[in-house]
Amino acid sequence: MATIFDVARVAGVSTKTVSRVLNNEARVADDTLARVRAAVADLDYRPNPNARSLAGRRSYLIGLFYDNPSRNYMADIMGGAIRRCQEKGYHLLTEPCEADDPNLPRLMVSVAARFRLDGLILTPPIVDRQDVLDAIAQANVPLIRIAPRTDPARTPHVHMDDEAAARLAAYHLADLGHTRLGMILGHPDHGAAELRQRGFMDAAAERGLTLSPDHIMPGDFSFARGFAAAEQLLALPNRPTAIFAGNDDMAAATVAAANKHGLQVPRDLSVIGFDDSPIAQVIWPPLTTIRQPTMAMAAAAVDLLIGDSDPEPVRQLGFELMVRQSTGPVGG
Amino acid sequence: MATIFDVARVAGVSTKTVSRVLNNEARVADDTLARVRAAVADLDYRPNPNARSLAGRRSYLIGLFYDNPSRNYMADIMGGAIRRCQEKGYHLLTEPCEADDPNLPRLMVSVAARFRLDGLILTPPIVDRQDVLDAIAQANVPLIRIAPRTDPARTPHVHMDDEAAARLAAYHLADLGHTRLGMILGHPDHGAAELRQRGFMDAAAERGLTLSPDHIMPGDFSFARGFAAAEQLLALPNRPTAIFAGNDDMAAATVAAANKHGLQVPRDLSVIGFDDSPIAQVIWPPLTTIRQPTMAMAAAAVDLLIGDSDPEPVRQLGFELMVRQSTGPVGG
DNA sequence: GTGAAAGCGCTAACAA
DNA sequence: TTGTTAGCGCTTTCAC
Repeated sequence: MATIFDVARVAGVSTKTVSRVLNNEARVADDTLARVRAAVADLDYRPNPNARSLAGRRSYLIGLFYDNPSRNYMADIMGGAIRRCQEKGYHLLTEPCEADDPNLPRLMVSVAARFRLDGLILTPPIVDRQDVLDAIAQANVPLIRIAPRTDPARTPHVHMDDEAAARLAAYHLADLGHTRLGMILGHPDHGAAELRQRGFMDAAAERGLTLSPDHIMPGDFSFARGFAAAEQLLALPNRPTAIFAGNDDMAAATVAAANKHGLQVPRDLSVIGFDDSPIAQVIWPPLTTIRQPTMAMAAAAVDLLIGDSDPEPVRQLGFELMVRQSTGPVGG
Repeated sequence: MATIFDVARVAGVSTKTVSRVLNNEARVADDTLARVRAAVADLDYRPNPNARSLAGRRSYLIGLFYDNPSRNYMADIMGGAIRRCQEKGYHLLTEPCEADDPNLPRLMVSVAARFRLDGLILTPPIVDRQDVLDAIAQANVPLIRIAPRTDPARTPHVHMDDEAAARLAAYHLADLGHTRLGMILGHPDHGAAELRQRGFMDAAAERGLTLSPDHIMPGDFSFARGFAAAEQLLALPNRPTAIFAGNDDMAAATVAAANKHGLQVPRDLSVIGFDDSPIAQVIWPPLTTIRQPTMAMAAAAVDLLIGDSDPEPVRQLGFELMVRQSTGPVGG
């Protein structure tokens, strides 16, 4: 393995100059630059990341702390972050943790200090823990939050407009002629759940549609709760002709419940989900749903941390209505 | 942040002695050991991993190279590996890559050398690339393969007995009284696909059941192919009363196809899958399937790499038949 | 059983 | 614009 000394020797310069080139510092003569670059290519030299972070103040390492709420969500987050890191010459350190561990602030600061992490990315739900935020701020570690629900101004963050997305769901259903709308809510502890409810109901009201209280069922984002809620909804004498579920798992559960009760989707019931998780396309009929840009959010978080992009401290990403076959005109 | 010097000073020993304690080397006097341990605890000292791997020959870092074939599978692999690493004081470096990148051998060796990785874990399909294996062997980097299908004796590895698992599926169906069995095969490039087919057919034959050729459909592990295959199977005049799909995605597709054609599962058709992926439990009825211990396999791979366990170079993990509601006695 | 000193490969501060 | 000299915090010789 070639070292920086080898490169310096071949290029006929000092190691510091090589270092300058490596780190894109200004003030390097063009021909020096070229010679160093050539030597690097020649020797297939790659800096040793350990030496780099030991000597310097950066590590090219980003820490992702999470308390795995949903498998698919985390897979998307990690996938998006890892790929972007790779593109930028960074690496991702993934640290599972316990959302209610009282020791979490100390743990995170300690890991950040020892590895000289260039920054931290947090996802829900720990993204909203005040003691964690305090500790990170005090330790002066750069932090990007993904989808924070409290105190958003406190740190740079990445999010999407859940409320506007839910509005879109309501418009879609209204456009199809549905008037008896039902909804299965998300987990009450999850800020997005409330936003989705508000957006959906407001937009429905705009179109002159009000949801009767017994058409609004509590839920918790799980298939099981969604299934039970859907069964109740479908047993109602004036059952809704269209149901908006707070996420795809519950939407899938609604489709399953409809099947079980001999109702055909979308002829007898339209169902719309939220997330565009993999399940949306591995059931029949495939779900109409809102595509949440989870991978893109993680990638944007990396960008913000690296500071390689525009310096906006807040990034709002777009969503998309994926119209598939679980929704259709009222009455088939 | 405390350094090794601080610990040495507090314990009244040299840094080398602290280092000995940290690395569990033999020949440290009991009271010295105790004093050092006390100092470490006192100062809440944690060795700097960068300094450690720069100076020493280990990094406490394990590399996982993968070409994300299936989201759920990789999430399980990563989850299992990360958790076990964390327990053992290691960290996991996750490196997505391209399975057909001709440069892969060089890339992997380079990353391993620069990070001084303590070892590599490979998953299908790159686990079977000969040039990759050659390069890793030549670079003398410890390697554990997960579910290799070619040349298993070549390296230590972790796997499960796909064939025996598939036999179990056949016995289950036979025990329920089914005689007209169908099967949807996995991807032909995937070694496990063949093993599952062989196990299923052999076990069926044992019970005096032979699958008619038109009841064996090719597939590729995808929902879409599975759906098409199931539709063909169900359109047959003497359609099977039970179908074994090569994985859960295709089993879910089979249930969906049955629904679409007005057949009720399991009354009119029993379906059994393979993997016990999350989808198995978010459809209706939930799938009877073989639980594949993916997380445990990844954890075992870490164990083998760290050498912290029994020194067997091959580890075979158990599977489990998860009987749920997609299978039932023939004729309902 | 323990310690002194010399690096690991790089960047930081300061000089030139 | 470039080079010199110290470290970063640890493990490794090789003595004792």
